[in-house]
This record gives sequence, structure tokens and C-alpha cells, in this order.
Amino acid sequence: MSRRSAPLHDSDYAALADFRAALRGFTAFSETKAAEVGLTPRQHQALLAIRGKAPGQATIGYVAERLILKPHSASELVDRLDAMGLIIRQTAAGDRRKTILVLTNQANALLAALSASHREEIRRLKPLLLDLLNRFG
Amino acid sequence: MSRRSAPLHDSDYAALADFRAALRGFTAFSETKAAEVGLTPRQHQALLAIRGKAPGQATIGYVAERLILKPHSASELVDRLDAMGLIIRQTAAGDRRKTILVLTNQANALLAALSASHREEIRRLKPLLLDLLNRFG
DNA sequence: CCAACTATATCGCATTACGATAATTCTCAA
DNA sequence: TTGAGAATTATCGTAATGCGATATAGTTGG
Repeated sequence: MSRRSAPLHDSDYAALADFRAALRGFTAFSETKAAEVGLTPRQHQALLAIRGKAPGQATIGYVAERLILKPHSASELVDRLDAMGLIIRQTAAGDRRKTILVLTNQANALLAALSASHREEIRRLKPLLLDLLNRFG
Repeated sequence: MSRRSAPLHDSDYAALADFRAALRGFTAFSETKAAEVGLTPRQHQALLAIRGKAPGQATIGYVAERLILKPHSASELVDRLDAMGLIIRQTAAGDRRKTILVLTNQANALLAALSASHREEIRRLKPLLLDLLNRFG
């Protein structure tokens, strides 16, 4: 049988607020870095999701799943990346409904720079995030 | 002198993509929970930031700082919360330029429910987040 | 072979943070 | 004391973006 969880104290709200503030700090860092190379946060995340997947395996649907977007929103997002010359759409060989997404050299160059700075930032934030997480049970 | 950091491998991109996906998962959870009680993510975060601060200390500027928004954007955000009956604006006694933000009972009730589920979710995600963080140096 | 399903795309809309600008209020040096 | 400049908040028009509703093409099982 489930028990009501412990009531929330001021310190719980503070822990939640601090955790959210840290996450917001990271996303703000990421937004700034992405904007410096002309990308929106979603565009950056989409490119990263595609890069993190085995070559030739990333589809519109996969981007939607990883970014937790509706498939048609992912389609629009990919539209913009396509117009910017950052990805190529290829009809999947086996299933012609699917669209395979391939990164261009330009996209890979942008991602390399962004990923280096993000890795550094995550390493920098790691001790703080560990502390914040440890404030929760 | 600074050394160029190690080059990025496929596993580094995968680690970054997985980390981002986990963060996105948390924000999506939060968005859903906030929407269930009629709040946007920013509104939720603003209420939480105010709640996490000592009573009578939260101002528009403080919200802007914690949410990393321009002050005038925080002003607009607070406008909407005000219109929804979730906060009260009070001119600060010492400095009449400042606006003190006070949560209404309704806001506190919403926050209590949201914070309980969020604390639970963070506890649930903690092992995953620790693993993901440990993939970085 | 056709009905149901899957994957992607299109269009209009509502939301929201921003830039530019403004109005108060405060601070501090002359 | 008295401005000049800074700090704090507010207003307005704009651009960007994800969504709902809808549409099209392709696939699959019976």
C-alpha cells in the first residue's frame, strides 16, 4: 500500500528551486553557444540527436521521439535545418515513407565546436549538479 | 598554458545526446504536470523561484535573474500570474522602484502538488542522471 | 485488394521572449 | 540641494515556434 510522501518544507522548495535554476543555467549556456553559431536550441538538439545515432538510422520520427515533439513539429524543425544546408533528406530504401536525415559537413563542424564547449561546461557543472541531486532523498 | 581538449569521439556525442535527452525528458514531465494545473513552464518556475526565496524578498528582478530572462520579460511573466490571481504585487517599502511578489493561497496549493510530484520524479531520475554525468570526465 | 495504420508534410493560430522605448524612483557628487 | 545618471519596472510591436487539424503517400494484414 502506498504511503503519502513526506510533507514539503521550505528546504524542499529551496532544493527544487536551486535544481531548476541550475538546469536553467545550463540551458541558457547552451542557448548562447548555439546562437553564436546561428542555431536555435531545438536545432542544436536535433543535430546532436542525429549525430548521436548510428549513420543512416536517424529519421524525422526519431528526432520527434528524442526531442519529445509531435512528429509534424519535428518535420518543421527539419525543414529549417534543410533550408540552412545543415541536413540532407533521403527517402529510406526499405520503407519509402521514412525520411533518413544526414548531417552535412557544415553541420558536423558546428556540432564539433558546440560539443566541445558543452562537454567542458558539463564537467564544470558536475560537482554542483551532484550536490543538488544529493539534496533529494 | 591551455591545452586543446581531447577530440570528440562517437561516444562523446552519444553521451551528450543522452544527457540532453534526459534533461528534455525531465522538462517534458514538468511541462505536462504544470499544464495539468493550467501553468506554463515559465509560470511554474517563477512561482517556485518566489517560493524558494525568503518571504517578502522576491522581486521582478529576482525572477529575471533566477529564470535568466530580461527584466522586462519577467515583468510580462508576472503580469500573467497576476491576472491569474496567483501573485500579489506590492511596492517595496524601502525602495519604491521595486515590486515585491507574494504568492496567493491558490499559488501555494498548486506549488505544493507540483513540488511533490517533481521531488518524486527527480528521485526517480537520480540514478540515471548520476550515470549520465559520470560519462563525462 | 482494400481498410486500417504509419510516417511525413502543410496551414493557420496562439503563445512568449525580445528589442526599443518610456516612466518612476533612487543615488551621489558638485 | 540639485541635477545627471543609474536602477527598476512597464508597454508595445515583432518574430519565432510548437501545436491542432488536416492532408498525402506508403505499408501491411486479412
